[in-house]
Amino acid sequence: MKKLRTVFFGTPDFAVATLELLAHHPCIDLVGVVSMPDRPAGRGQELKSPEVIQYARDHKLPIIQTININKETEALAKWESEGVDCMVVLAFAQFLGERLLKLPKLGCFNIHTSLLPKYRGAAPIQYALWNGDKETGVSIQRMVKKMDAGDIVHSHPVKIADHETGGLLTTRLKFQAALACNDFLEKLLAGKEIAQPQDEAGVSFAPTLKKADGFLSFADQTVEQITHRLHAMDPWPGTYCFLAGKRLKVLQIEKAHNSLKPGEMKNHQNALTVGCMNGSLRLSVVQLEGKKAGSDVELLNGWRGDLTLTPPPKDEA
RNA sequence: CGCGGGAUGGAGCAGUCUGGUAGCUCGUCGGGCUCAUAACCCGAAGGCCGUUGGUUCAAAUCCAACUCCCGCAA
Repeated sequence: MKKLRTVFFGTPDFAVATLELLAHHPCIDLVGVVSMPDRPAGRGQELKSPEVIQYARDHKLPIIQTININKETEALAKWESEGVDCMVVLAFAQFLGERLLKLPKLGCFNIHTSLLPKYRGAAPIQYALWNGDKETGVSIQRMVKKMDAGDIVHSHPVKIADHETGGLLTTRLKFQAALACNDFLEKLLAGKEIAQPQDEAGVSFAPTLKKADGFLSFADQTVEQITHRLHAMDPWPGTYCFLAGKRLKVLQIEKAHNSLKPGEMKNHQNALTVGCMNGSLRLSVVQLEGKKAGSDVELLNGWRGDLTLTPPPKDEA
């Protein structure tokens, strides 16, 4: 059987499982792996390659790193002259222009981790958790110019567990994405894929999360809203509030039963409790800036001042 | 050299500016009170104050270098 000449676009660790599947697929010939440039990362700001590039390098796959693939005219021309059958895009963080979209014979396919048309955009996994959804999934769509708006060619639902965090769901979907890709490839290779237009009425968006999305405003949120947000933002961007002007990461919470005014914080029987709109929560595992994470008991053992929640500093909107 | 916080009995912290007996809240162990207790009372054990060097009669504290941990940022 003739192999499909395929180009893969992706950047973070999330895309590696699917890349690995493609790299080992007997009917796929990877003729290119495209990713973002190396960037400074972590304390010390050392340059770090995207995980996709690390994998591609280790497996001697042809690599292109660029800030904008649409301007890599040399590569585009090469693909045009040599021929490309399909393109697979997953967590790439760039748009594909007209020239690229029209390039491959079979089309450009984007693997998206929501049940489209819900949650178009960069952070569908987190939004599903944030909204307390019971189900999400993997969709594969035939790419068009408009973001995540193409016809759906494969859909793969995934149940969300009760206390699932962003980290766990991301890991699960990373593998589900690879499996879905495999299932779709079978359909594509057999020429049996069916394209289903998206229902415009059901469209919603999941824009890139900002650090500030992790700020917990207890005073005007319900216990459920805070809980969902905590799960969604774990482990990134993480949830936090400010205790007497110092950043306090909130890592785990549980329901509390003392009555507090919304936004009020109190040491209740050696537990750090805070009032929300419709009840109270215990911040059971927290981390003060510059300190290690620990239980609220540990924080309270050493805490000298008042327990006062403060608004974010000015430079943080 | 991106910005910043930190290292003190098992845990979380104070003490460092203004060198001079190692302190707080817990935990652990023993005893007491109690129908009982994660509650309360009494008592005890447990620290070469991150490392190395310097200053000094004297360093947790001042100076220098180093190691490790963490927050921001990306």
